[in-house]
Amino acid sequence: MTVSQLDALLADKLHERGQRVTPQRLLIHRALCAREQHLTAEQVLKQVSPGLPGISLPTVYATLELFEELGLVRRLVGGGGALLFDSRVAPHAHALCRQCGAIIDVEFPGGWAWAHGRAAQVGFSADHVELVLWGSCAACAGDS
Amino acid sequence: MTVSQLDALLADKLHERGQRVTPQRLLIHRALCAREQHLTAEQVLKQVSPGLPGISLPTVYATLELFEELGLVRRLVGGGGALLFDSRVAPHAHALCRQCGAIIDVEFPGGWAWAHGRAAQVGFSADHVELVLWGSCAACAGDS
DNA sequence: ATGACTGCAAACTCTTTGCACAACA
DNA sequence: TGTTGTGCAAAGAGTTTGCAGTCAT
Repeated sequence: MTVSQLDALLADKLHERGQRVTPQRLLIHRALCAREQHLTAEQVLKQVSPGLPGISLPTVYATLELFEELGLVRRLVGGGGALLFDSRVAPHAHALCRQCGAIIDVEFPGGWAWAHGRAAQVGFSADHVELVLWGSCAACAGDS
Repeated sequence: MTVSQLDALLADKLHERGQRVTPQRLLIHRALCAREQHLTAEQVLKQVSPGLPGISLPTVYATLELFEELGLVRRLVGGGGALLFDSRVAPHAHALCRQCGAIIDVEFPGGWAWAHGRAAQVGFSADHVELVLWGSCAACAGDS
């Protein structure tokens, strides 16, 4: 997807909700989509700072929260309890390496239907499933 | 399991590692096992304070970290990013209600072998699987 | 007796809030 | 022009660290 397509996508979603299109929102959105990666708020700030001097951390948080409502990012809790923002909205699991802190995406082709079903059996209506695998990535397991 | 059995279990584990048996450790252990429940550090503190006046939060954290190493509790990250400590070490999923914050245990009888297998395919060696379901509990879904 | 453990206080990280100025529509 | 959004500063929650005194062994 080109940058202008990304911008248009975001602008549409914002207009739908009567919200404004600002350079901060466009740049943060681009930064998130540039690499499909798990970023902390601080990393997002660093990545957009060159193109937007003076941007502040509270704005990054506010924007990421907005994007979450728009369904553009998913928020997840990383190793140290810090928040991570993931532009991959499609369901997938995360493998966290205890040693190096790496986060690896793991696909589960079947989807989470079975998990939703099991939750429904105990009266719980799940709208989101988060699967985290703790352990050692290939590199760290090799070092041991 | 009786209280003295619990105490003996803990004392054994501590002696094995050359660590000391203190009233703080015994009481915190009892509090965790009394109800198989998910407790914050603060809740643990409140629960043991009557029997152990002057006990401090740092001690609770240190003790819970020790227990995690001993395999007596599992640590998980709750809704607000706060840590929760769970004396149920056996694998099970957690359903978190966004509205009331309730945490409900959900059993997945099949186990996580399939998840470990899938991770292994991408070179990741998982030692622990954490499955969290976000949504609404029965009570909150009814209110809506 | 000796070394580990506890309690106190303070620091630290990450996130959120309040308010005045700026800027999108 | 009227809100909405931003930036700054400060507060807030939760967790961790340093150190001196205490206690289990």
